[in-house]
Amino acid sequence: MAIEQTLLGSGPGRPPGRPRSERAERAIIEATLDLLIQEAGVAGVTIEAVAARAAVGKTTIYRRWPNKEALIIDALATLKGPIPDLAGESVRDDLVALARAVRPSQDPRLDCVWNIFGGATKHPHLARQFKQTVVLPRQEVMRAVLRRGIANGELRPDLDPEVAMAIIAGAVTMRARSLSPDEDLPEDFADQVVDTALRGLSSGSAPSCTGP
Amino acid sequence: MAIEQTLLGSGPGRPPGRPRSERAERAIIEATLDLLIQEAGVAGVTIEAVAARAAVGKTTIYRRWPNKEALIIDALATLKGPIPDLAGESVRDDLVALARAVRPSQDPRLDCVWNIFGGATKHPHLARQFKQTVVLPRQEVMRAVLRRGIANGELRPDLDPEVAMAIIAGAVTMRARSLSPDEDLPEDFADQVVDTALRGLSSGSAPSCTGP
DNA sequence: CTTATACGAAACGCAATCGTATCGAATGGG
DNA sequence: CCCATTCGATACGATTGCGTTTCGTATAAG
Repeated sequence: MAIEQTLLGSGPGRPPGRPRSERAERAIIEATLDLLIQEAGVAGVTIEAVAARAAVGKTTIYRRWPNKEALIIDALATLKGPIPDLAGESVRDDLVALARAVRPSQDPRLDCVWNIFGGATKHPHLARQFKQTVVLPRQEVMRAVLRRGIANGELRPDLDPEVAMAIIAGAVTMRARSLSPDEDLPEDFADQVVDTALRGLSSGSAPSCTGP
Repeated sequence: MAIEQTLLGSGPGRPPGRPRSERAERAIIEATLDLLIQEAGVAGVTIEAVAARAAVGKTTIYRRWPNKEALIIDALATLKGPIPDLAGESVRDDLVALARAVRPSQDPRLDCVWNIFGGATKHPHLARQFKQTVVLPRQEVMRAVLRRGIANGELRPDLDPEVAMAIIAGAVTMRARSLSPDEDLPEDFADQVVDTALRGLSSGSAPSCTGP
């Protein structure tokens, strides 16, 4: 093995013997998330596949986690960040940033939403953990943005933030999976969704702009 | 076995021997869909579980379908209908009807979206079949409604139907799974989504008109 | 009654996966 | 050097699922 051992704690409480490889740990988590997406859900994540992909012995996995579910729970916990810094200039820009964060083509690891939510009835622990670490924090941020917009008059006073969140997050998440595997989401899809949602689908007949 | 044999074709082209049980066929399809939802995806659908739930021998399944994937494809095909009759009175009412159809708490069989879409990379056949029989027809209807609205002035002339569809379908689908298993989608959620999307999130003031 | 097929139940061989155990080598502190 | 622990590799028994086959029974046509 290479000489990339990490020292972790050289402090006093350090246990004797060879320290655990931190590289192995990262590789295992990474491999778990990859498999969770590429294979079809929790059932597709086999310990042996994780070990193979992480170039690690099964022993190394079972020394750290008692079973597959615990491993997946820890792997999901690493998806918590990062939530983008919000400029706070306009509600519109913040919403676009959040919509991009919900599904940036950059971080395909979030695609495991489908498999985690799909297996919610079979694996309630995982679904709860995923909601707690991944979904709720993002919802919290978006809710705050919406509230701010309502407070300062940028958004309708009678707007239901829950409905608005479902619209924005749902549109991006759904559209990304309705495509063929080869096509890709247009770069500015998040912008389009937010702008369309803000303006509304209906023609401005009643209040304002009836078009340029 | 009971005396619920179905005759199918007593006509001339009828092959000799005992005819196949139509009841068994229905039960198998039904059991397959149930498992596809309750268990976590395609991997959770085992032939033996299907046989047990349908009260049928494995032989009876393999006589009809060559393997598991073919069975699931046929099972998904039965999800194609019914698409609700559209009153055609107003675009708004039609959209509400469609939003309800995308996820009526009535037909939880559509919940397998999550498992099929999630397994899209692993089972492209199933994803394609599901899109073909279930997703596309509904999209087609909704697209027609949106086009009509654009044509007759009820909707913005510059509205992108694809974005609008993602907003409505995505909001309903997503929100339904973001809930705890015990809570249920409010009866009028589809109405809220459509009304919010039509009016737009932003307050009716000017800024939206400065866009591109 | 004969023939042909479908039925459910059970057992088969095969492969995959689980979680555990054992091995020799590697890597740390004392 | 010595000891404790981890490393990757490999083998293990147990379980599960696949797809096939066999068996005795049931249900049709002629």
